[in-house]
This record gives sequence, C-alpha cells and structure tokens, in this order.
Amino acid sequence: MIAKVIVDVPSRQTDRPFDYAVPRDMEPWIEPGSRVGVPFGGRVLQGFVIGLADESEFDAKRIKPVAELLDPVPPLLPDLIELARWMSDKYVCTWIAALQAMVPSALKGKAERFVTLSNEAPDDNGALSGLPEELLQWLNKDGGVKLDVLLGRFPHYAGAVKQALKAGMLEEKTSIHDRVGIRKVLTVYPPEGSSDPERLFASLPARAGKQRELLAYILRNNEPIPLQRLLAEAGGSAGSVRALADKGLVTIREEESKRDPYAGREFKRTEPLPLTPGQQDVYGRIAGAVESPEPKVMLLHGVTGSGKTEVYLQAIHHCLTLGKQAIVLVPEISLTPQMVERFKGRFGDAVAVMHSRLSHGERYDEWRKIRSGAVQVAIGARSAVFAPFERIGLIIIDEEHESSYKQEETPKYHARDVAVKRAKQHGAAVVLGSATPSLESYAAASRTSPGGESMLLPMPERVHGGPLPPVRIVDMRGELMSGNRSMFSRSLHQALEERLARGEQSVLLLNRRGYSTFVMCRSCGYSATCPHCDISLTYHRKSGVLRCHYCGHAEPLPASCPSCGSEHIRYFGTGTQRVEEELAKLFPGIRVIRMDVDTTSEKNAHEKLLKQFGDREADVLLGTQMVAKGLDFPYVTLVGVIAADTSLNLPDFRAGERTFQLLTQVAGRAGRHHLPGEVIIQTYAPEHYAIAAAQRHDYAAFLAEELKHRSLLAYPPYCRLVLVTMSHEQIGVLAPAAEQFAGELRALAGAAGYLGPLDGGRPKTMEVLGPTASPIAKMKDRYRFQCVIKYRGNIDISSMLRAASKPLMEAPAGRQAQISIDIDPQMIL
DNA sequence: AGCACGCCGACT
DNA sequence: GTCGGCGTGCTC
Repeated sequence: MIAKVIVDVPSRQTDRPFDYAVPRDMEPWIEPGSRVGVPFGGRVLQGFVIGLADESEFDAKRIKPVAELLDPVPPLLPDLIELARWMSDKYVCTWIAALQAMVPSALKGKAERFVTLSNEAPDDNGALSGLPEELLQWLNKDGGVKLDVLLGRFPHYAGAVKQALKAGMLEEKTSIHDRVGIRKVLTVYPPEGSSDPERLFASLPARAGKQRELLAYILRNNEPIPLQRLLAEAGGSAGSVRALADKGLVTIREEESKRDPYAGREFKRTEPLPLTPGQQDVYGRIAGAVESPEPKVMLLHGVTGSGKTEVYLQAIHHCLTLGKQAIVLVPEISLTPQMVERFKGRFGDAVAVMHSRLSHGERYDEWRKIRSGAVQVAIGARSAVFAPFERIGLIIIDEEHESSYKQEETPKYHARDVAVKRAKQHGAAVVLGSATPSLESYAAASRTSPGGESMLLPMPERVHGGPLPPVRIVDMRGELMSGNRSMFSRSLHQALEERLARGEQSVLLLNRRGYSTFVMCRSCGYSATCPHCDISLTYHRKSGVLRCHYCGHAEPLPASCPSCGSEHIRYFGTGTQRVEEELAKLFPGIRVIRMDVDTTSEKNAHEKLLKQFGDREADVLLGTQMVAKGLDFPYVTLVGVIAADTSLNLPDFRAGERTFQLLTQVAGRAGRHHLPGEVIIQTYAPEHYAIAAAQRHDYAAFLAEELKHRSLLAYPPYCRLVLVTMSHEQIGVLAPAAEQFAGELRALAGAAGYLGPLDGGRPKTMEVLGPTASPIAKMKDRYRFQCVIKYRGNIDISSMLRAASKPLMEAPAGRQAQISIDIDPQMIL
C-alpha cells in the first residue's frame, strides 16, 4: 500500500503529496487523516496522509517507507482533508499550513535526533579510541541520547561524534516527538476474570497487611483507578501496589489521562426558557434548516438583549435530538465564564470548550473529546470551526461581524467562510448572529435564495420589552470652545458624579489601545521612531521605555530631545493609562478597574477583573474594545465613550462600520436590568452618520448610508478585495519586483478580459491598484510595498495570484521579495 | 525549510 | 594539498 503524504515543509516547492510505502504492520492503522513520521530529504518529518493508493503503480525503488505512525486514531477526517485542499486553494497557502491549522498545536511534532552505539561497533575500547570514555558512558543508556543534549553537554566532542557517525560506530535515529507530552497516568486494574477473592488473599504473605488492605479496596471498587487516587483513598505506598502487581494480583498500566479544566465545577442545570413569539419564529426557521439536508446560511439580526443565546441553545438542542453535532463560534473575548456556564448548564458534559486560555494539553484533551464522540457540542473561538465532528447539523457564529474571526497569520482564513464551506460538506445550517451584522453578511443574506426565501432572521425586540438606553452625543469642539480642555466633557463629568453619589457603576470606553501614545518634541517636531520600522515608538508607562509595536525594539525615554536638545518633550494621544490618572485626579477616592492588553495579559486576569467589577468592588470599568462586548452587569447605568473618533479616523474603508458596531455594542451594556441606563458619546464629529445612527440605535440608517459610500468608492460588498504585501531588505530590489508582480497580474487579467473599471457593466471585472508603499513602509528592516486588487464576479483570483507571483519566487536568491497574500483582508488601510 | 552536493579562499 | 565557506537544488 502507498500513502500519499503532505510533509511539514511550508514551501511552495514541496506543496504536493509525496508517496511512501506503508509497512505491513501499519497497514491496518493507516488511514487518510493519519499523522505519520516520514523520511524526507535526509531527515524525518511529520506529515499527514491524505490518501492511499495501490502499490503496483509506483516505482518501488524511489519510494521510502513510512517511519512511524504517530496517533492511534487519525486526527483528521476525510471532510477536513478536503477542506484543507479548499483552503489552500482559496487562501493561496500551502496544503500543510491548512492541515496544521486544523489540529491542536499539541500535535505539532518535531523530529528529535538520537544517537546510539552501533551494534556493529567493536566491544573493546581500543577500537573505539575516537570516543572518550565519558562519552561512551552516556551513549550506553538504552534508547540512545538526544543529539542536541549530547552536544550541549560535550560541545568539544562535536567533531568526534560526527566522525563516529560517519564511520558507523554511532548510529543516528530520528523520531517525531509531540510538542506537548500526552500526560500518562499509572492506572491500577483489578484482577481479570472472576477469580475467587479467598484464593487471591491466600496468596499474600500473612505479614503483608497493607497489601491486603489495598487489594480489598481494589476488589470492592472493582474498577480501574488511577494509582494516585488509590493511594489517597486507601492509603499505602506505591511500593505495596507494585508488590501486588508483581504477584500478578493487579495490573498497572500507563494510560493517557484527560485533563478537564472544568472538572469538579458544578454547573447548575438550566431549563429552556419560554420563547417570545419573535424568538419562536426564528427558532422555527433554524430548526427547519437543521432538519433539511440542504446547507443553509442564515443571518440572525437581533438587537442587543433580544435573546439570541436562548435561541442558539434551543436550536442546538434540536440539532442534538436529530443525532447531529453542533459548533458554536464565539469571539475569543466573549468566551467568558458566564458564557461557558450557560452552555454547560444546558448541555452538561456534552460540551467541549476551546479557548486560548487553556494550556496546549488542556486544549488537546477537549479536542479529543470531540474526536472520540464523547461530546456533541463544541464551543470555542475561530479554530473551533475545525472541530472533528462527523455529522454536523448546525454551526453558529455569534457576533459574526467581529474581526477576530479572520486569522491574521497564514493561513489567513475567515472562520465564517470556512464554516459556510464546512456546512456545505455536511448539509448543515450556519447561523450568523449579530446586532450589527457586517455589510458583507447582510448583503449576502438579503439576496433572496433560489427558493425565494429570505435568509434574514430579524429579532428587533428586546426580550424584556425594555427600551434601548438613550444616547447623548457630546460635541467636544464645543467643550474646547467653552474652555474645557479636559478629556471629560461636562456632561460626562456630571454623569459620573451622579453614579458615584448613587453607588451605581459606569463603563468607560476608550477605543484605542492602552499604550497608543506617541512622543514628540514641541520645539522642533522631532518624534521618536523605530530604527527598524517606519513607525513611531509608543511610550510604555510601566517599564518607562519607548517601544516599537511591530518589532519589539525598545529604547529608554530621552530626557531631552535627541535632535535639538530641548526639554519640551510631550506625550500625545490619550491611552487608558492617562484616563485612569485623570479619573483619580477629578474624583478622589474613585475605584477604577482598567482593562486593556496590559492588565489582562496574565492568565485569568480578564475573568478576575470582571468578577471584581461584578461584585461592585469598583465604580468604573475603564477599558478598550474588550469592555464593549457581552458584559452584563445590573448596576451599570452609565456608559461613556471618551473619544468615538479614534476608530473613525483610521484611514480604512471599514472605519465607519467599526465605529458603528463598537458604539452600538457598548451602548448595549447600560441599563440592562431594572435600573435605567444612559450612554454618553464624546466626539469631534457628531454629524458623522456612523455616530448619529448609533445614537438612534438605527442599523438600517447606518446601512443605507454606508452602502452608498461603499458603492461610490467600490468597496465590499460591491466588490471583493485582496491585499498583496511584498517585502525586501533593499528597496531597489523590492520596487521592480512589486512592479513585475502587478504587471504580471494585469497581463493575466487583461488576457482573460477582466481588466477594467469596476463600475463597468461586465459581470467579471478586476482592478489592480498599486504597487504603493505600505502604510507601514518599513518593518523589521524590510521595505514593504502593497497591491490592492478589487474584483467582482466569479473570478478564480487565487489561481491568478499564484501565477502572477511565480516569477517572484523564481527570482535569483537574494533578489527574491517575500510575498504575502491576504484574501478578503480585514484592513487595507 | 534543511540538508547535500558542489565549486573557490585560508590553513596544515 | 585539504578544510570548509555558503550558493543552488532536491526532497517520495
């Protein structure tokens, strides 16, 4: 049998299956989806079997055998192999990159090299004179010694070892080792068969009281038990258990243990809540789609507080009763304990939870619950879309507009698009849920389906019928003119004061990263920039250094201007740290919890801070985007947005959309329970439609206006985008390479008859913009150029990109510009 | 990506 | 005359 293997080398040259002979003893175990170790170019690498073939057709001489099988059960299923193929096509990435994205990182094995004494090596030391005695002692360990350990320990013998390997006195073996050890636990098994307890005890010496006790316990329990637990419950030492095992009375085996991060936590069972008529309608539509064998994508457009989650829960329940499985995708930041509790409370042990706060090992264990069929529901961030279920009935993507569904690293996939593809494979339903849907999804759902049925599921009312909180817009230009130079308007100042007096809570949003201040000299205009990147350095208060966001370069904050010597150095741009300081000044004694990247980097910090706030240990929760999502605290009656313009002013075509979404989301945090809420938005652009629409909670108005702009400037959803970024150390190499790429692409598009303005009447049109210098023109000492491609219609853009980038890859070494292709980019700036 | 094979400068 | 520099090219 021949295995077609994709090896773990992420390069275009090796991006194809290689053939390997399957040794007889592996034949029953190797399947498409198996992970194997294979010899490849003089070393052993990890790879995935994507198919099997008959031996006869292959040139046996050129084929090497599979070296090892790495898992008892193939980590991938056939549908995922096909999905990886689709991803590598669509996103222009290697096959292996797509496959690796689907398995937990614990399964990213790397080769380890071992050296052992060769069997043929003569025994007498004279013949091994090349090797010193101290080395020989090490090498005598069975199983051999890791090469890097050996060389680390005896660097001066590197030459001797190399020679001995060459001469055949030492042998080298390679095998794949998983990055995360699978935790092994010693488990004690009761005696097999129904042997007579009397006789078992009789075989114990009279003095072995402890062993007798242990055996009695094991027999009574009559179940396999982890050794540690046995010792804890029955007392005794590992030695006495070992003695029992030696007498053959019990068996000890090594078993893989499964970590359960939620072990020992009780989840209160929750019952389905009665649905409102609106919810009931939507539920019915989803349930119908789950039942139907046809794949369907639906957009659940529900205002904040409309009870989307309850609809999800009941739809999942319906899916499970049909014997199918469900995947729930949630933005990382919303995967809070409350969220997990809701799902665990309804479905108990049938849920696996995957999020980035789990260790590699824990995530692997959750993944195995899915793979083994122990659970039917997977809830997690982006990568949970690859949950290895065999019969998917429903995929839910909550807060579908969130940009975190797009992976920023290769493979640059969008979980929404992958979900739609996977649903097609399984005949499943996809439900996209949001109060502020992305324009792309909204446009797609509004197109009437072939059956004439709309895929839009509106839920315009809040469950408890309460109104959305009133939103006040404060024009900060007016504040400045009336002499208020503080970052707090008088309205917001007063509103905060009232909350403090009443003992209510406030949420303050500054939608700008915590440390986004830059440093400039007021005398000469000098500003600190990174020597390796074309970007200003940002000031880190905590460490007192200026740091580059892109390459990590750090330098001390200068006391005087390095350019003109002036001491008028000022910090510009307000970060959350500054607001925190200001709050303390304005409201002495105020208790503030700051939540941003700096304060939540520690494990569980996020959870801890929210719990503190929920326990009313603070008056104000101040933070970045992360305070806008999904929080639900009854005593929050004020939401303040300090500067709504920060995200509005980004030079990206989605700036308006982002701002509207953010403001709408954060406004939904106020007055969710019996206390009425209020929202205050400070801005320098009060007339901007994104802000005005957010004030009225008016998605339709925002949509209409935003669509006009998108249409006018030809942006999604009126076309699709690709961002191609090229980089090289020398601008003189990069510029012509980038031109060549763009030229090549234009030529291809022209030959196919696609080239032309997007507003032309043709169904298939594309435009190639650039190359131009990237917004960050230099990063990590490499210059960067970019091309933006806009296209409409069913164009195989990926193939064109591959073809156009080929000459770049084949350029002579040293003149090869690096190229990165981002399909449907999140930002083009 | 790595490792091997292959052609030109500082050493025994 | 050899050791080794790292520049191309292939890996079942």
